[in-house]
Amino acid sequence: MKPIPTRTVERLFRYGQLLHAKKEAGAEAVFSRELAQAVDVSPEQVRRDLMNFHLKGTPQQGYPVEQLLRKLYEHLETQAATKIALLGVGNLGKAILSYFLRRRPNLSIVAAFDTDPEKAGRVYAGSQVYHISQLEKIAARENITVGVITVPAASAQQSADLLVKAGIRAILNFAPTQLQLPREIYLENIDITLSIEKAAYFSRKSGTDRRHGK
Amino acid sequence: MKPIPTRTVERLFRYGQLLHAKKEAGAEAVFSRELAQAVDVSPEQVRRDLMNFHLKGTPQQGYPVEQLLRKLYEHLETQAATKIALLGVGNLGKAILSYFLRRRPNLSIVAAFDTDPEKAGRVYAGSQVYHISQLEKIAARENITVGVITVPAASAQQSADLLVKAGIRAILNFAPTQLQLPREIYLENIDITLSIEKAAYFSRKSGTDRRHGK
DNA sequence: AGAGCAACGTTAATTGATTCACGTTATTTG
DNA sequence: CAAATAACGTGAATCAATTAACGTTGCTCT
Ligand SMILES: NC(=O)c1ccc[n+]([C@@H]2O[C@H](COP(=O)([O-])OP(=O)(O)OC[C@H]3O[C@@H](n4cnc5c(N)ncnc54)[C@H](O)[C@@H]3O)[C@@H](O)[C@H]2O)c1
Ligand SMILES: NC(=O)c1ccc[n+]([C@@H]2O[C@H](COP(=O)([O-])OP(=O)(O)OC[C@H]3O[C@@H](n4cnc5c(N)ncnc54)[C@H](O)[C@@H]3O)[C@@H](O)[C@H]2O)c1
Repeated sequence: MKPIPTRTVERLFRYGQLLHAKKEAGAEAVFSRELAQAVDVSPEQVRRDLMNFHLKGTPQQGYPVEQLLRKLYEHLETQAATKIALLGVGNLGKAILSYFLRRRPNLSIVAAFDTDPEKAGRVYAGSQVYHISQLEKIAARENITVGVITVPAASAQQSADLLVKAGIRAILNFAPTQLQLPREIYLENIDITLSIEKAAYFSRKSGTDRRHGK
Repeated sequence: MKPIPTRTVERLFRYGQLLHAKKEAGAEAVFSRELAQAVDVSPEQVRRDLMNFHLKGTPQQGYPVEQLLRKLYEHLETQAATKIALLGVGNLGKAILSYFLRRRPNLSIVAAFDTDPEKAGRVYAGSQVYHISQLEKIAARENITVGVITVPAASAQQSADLLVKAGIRAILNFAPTQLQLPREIYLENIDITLSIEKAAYFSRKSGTDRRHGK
């Protein structure tokens, strides 16, 4: 199977959201136009995206919800749940921990790490917090593949290096720093301050009807 | 002045981060290559971005830090601080409130709102929390132009409508929903779950050296 | 059963962003 | 002082992503 572009993957996940809702509601089929609206793109874009895995829809009903969902998740998810480690149990880290507590069965934050001896050993929001020195051992034992960085910017690179050494394959970085990583590690940055700055900027530029966001 | 593309604006803000650091360190000049590394793009990209506002650099020194910073912020920021309202003082909302407490002088969250009568009237992380019914009044009084949505997904559209009614110009939305808004309102979505899903996805696809994030 | 049509599937055209390539310029060096 | 050089400025080429166009398909209706 040919690799699917990042932007497309993002949309596929978002189609998934609507499809779940549709399925809950008992709908059998869905039109490209509905999917398009839910993700704020054109129906052509949707059809093009779905081409990536040869899904057939019919003109009258659109795409069969059940089958589409199955095919989508066949590509987007593994059988086994993805195991995630979070580094930095501060304000943001705790918010994320509490949110992911049994929200998505296939995505679970199985361990949190911090340098603060006060936090290590305790349980926050249902997650065991370990001292950072335990990372490599636990990552190997639990087969953790994704790391979330919510430490202060000054420690972010160091945390990233530890994650790489521990064998993780992808990093979600909330610190406002550009991490230097081996090219085979997937990196996604979420810079909340930057996003607010952008919003502030465009709030002043009138009439620009741009739509953005990961 | 011609409008600057969104992607470029984002990079400009990030150049700003390095420039601040350079200035602190007492550097007089900076090369496109340095800026490029800090943002993970090519030097050509940097030079092209800076073309947007006719900044002249010299081959030997590069760009004058002081002047570049000034010109950058002339375009990126207003004189007056941007005033921000946050809706939904939950886990995530509180983390953001505490983070923005006098972090950036030009970006301040001046009021927070919630429906929960327990929260309204109290002060969280240095911010006064009001009942949502006060939004329109306070937004007008304080001249708030940006709204941050950290309410549950089910309430997000309703919150967005209130913000628009209150006259804000840009929204930063953390709820996993596609908001329907008038075209003149700038919208930026941050979907943390989606970002984690993407990271999980690409952690399995080997060798893709993609770099992403708002 | 055939006309109408609404939405799909796909190819082609367009748009936009990034990279390439190269001429220009301000030092530094022999 | 001319040659070398290192980085800038920018037009042209490339590349990726989106949009447009259009033939195809499988119902519905008369
Ligand atoms: N909270 C927000 O809304 C917000 C907004 C924008 C950016 N950020 C970024 O997110 C990151 C975290 O923000 P926060 O508000 O949660 O900060 P915080 O100070 O509340 O939490 C940081 C946590 O990381 C721990 N830590 C420090 N060094 C560590 C290390 N080397 N290894 C492991 N743990 C370590 C600290 O003990 C602390 O618990 C920062 O980089 C910040 O810039 C946060
Ligand atoms: N916390 C995270 O890490 C995280 C991760 C991914 C997505 N999100 C999204 O961010 C949003 C907030 O998440 P959270 O974890 O902070 O939730 P939360 O339940 O902790 O907080 C929600 C807050 O919003 C308030 N609220 C509810 N309806 C409201 C309304 N109509 N107007 C104003 N306030 C209202 C509630 O009283 C509560 O204080 C949700 O949409 C969630 O899906 C959060």
